[in-house]
Amino acid sequence: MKNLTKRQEEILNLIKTHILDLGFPPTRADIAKTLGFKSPNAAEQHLRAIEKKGFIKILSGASRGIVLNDSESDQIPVIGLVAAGGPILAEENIEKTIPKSNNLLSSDIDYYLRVKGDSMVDIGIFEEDLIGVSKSASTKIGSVVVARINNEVTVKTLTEMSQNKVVLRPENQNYNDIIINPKVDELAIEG
Amino acid sequence: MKNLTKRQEEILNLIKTHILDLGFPPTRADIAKTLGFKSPNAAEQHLRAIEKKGFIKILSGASRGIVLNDSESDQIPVIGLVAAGGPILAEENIEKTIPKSNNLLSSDIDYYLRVKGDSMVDIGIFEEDLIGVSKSASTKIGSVVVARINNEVTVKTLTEMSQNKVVLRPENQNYNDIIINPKVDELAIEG
DNA sequence: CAATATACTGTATATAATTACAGTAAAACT
DNA sequence: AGTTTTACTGTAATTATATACAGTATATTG
Repeated sequence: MKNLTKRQEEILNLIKTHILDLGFPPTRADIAKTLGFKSPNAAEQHLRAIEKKGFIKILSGASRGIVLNDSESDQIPVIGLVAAGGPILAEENIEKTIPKSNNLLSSDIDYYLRVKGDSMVDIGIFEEDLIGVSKSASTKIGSVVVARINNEVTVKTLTEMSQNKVVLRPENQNYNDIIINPKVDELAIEG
Repeated sequence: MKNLTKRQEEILNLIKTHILDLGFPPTRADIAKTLGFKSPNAAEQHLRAIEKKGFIKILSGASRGIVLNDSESDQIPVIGLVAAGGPILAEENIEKTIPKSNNLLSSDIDYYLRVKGDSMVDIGIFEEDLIGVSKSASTKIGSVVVARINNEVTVKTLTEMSQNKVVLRPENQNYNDIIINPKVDELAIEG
């Protein structure tokens, strides 16, 4: 599947947003209007280009007949060892992607993280396990969080959190609590 | 919100199916065709009736401008004590409904069950807790299942399952395993 | 028993939308 | 250097769609 140009991506996102907002795809005129085109044909030609690259299907004759070929949205990326610095979800960190399995508690999961080390064995998280991480989940005391402390990513239980003190507890008697004060970036929760 | 007639409900379902299948709502002509109407106006009038009852919104001028007012689909029913016999999700059993909270692991949950008794305290399920139940989840050994044994609904861990023997284990040392052979109806899993 | 709701047929029209044809211009590729 | 791709303007025809108006018939409600 070839890559979209900046403009084409912009249009694809516009289509997705329109569907999310209203429940149906935009017309050529809608696209032209929101992007400032003076001819609906500009949108038409972009749609054809996007279709040729495999991201949508245009149903001929049907108004608003744009069907998303959304293979990606049902795939959840698996992250292995994370490179120092930079955003976790950067493309080079993705080990593979696996389809969302409908039966498991998979939705709301943004990515999977492969566990290194045994600091969480007491609550059932073992080495090589995949844990689902939800970026949107709220960061609560007592919940399991994925935290980045100065370029190192760890999975721990959040036991205390205030203005200048954060305590992360490994769930393994052989390890001690990690106490830091928040000059760190920390990330989302949920095991 | 008034109730829909049989025919109106049929049309609403047709709209939902159309959106699920193609990604956008049907036209009046589409509806007329699939239901065998000889005039698109029949569909139009049904749509107006359904709108008046509050189930959809019709955007005037826009083709396929049918917006679902889908309050129900974002609500998960809470089931209390379940009446003997009959399907669990029968209307009379619904205690209340709560909105799907996006941040929690709520999707794929079909309903909540209020826990009676303390047979599962050892794995963190206490009396009056709400547990999310997914009807579609697969029934695996070791998972927590909701089972109905001759008109009684219980929550247990499924530890063994074969042609003529099913073992359900209460997660509390004070209780013993329940062994049955499947002349019982059993239901879905997931705590 | 009259008024209203349900469930349609049938015709017609204005407008919404797709889509073809004819160009222009700059950037990227071969 | 020539061709293809990207990114548009502009016009216009055809078809798709919404939607008004005029009926018919049966069921439900006040």
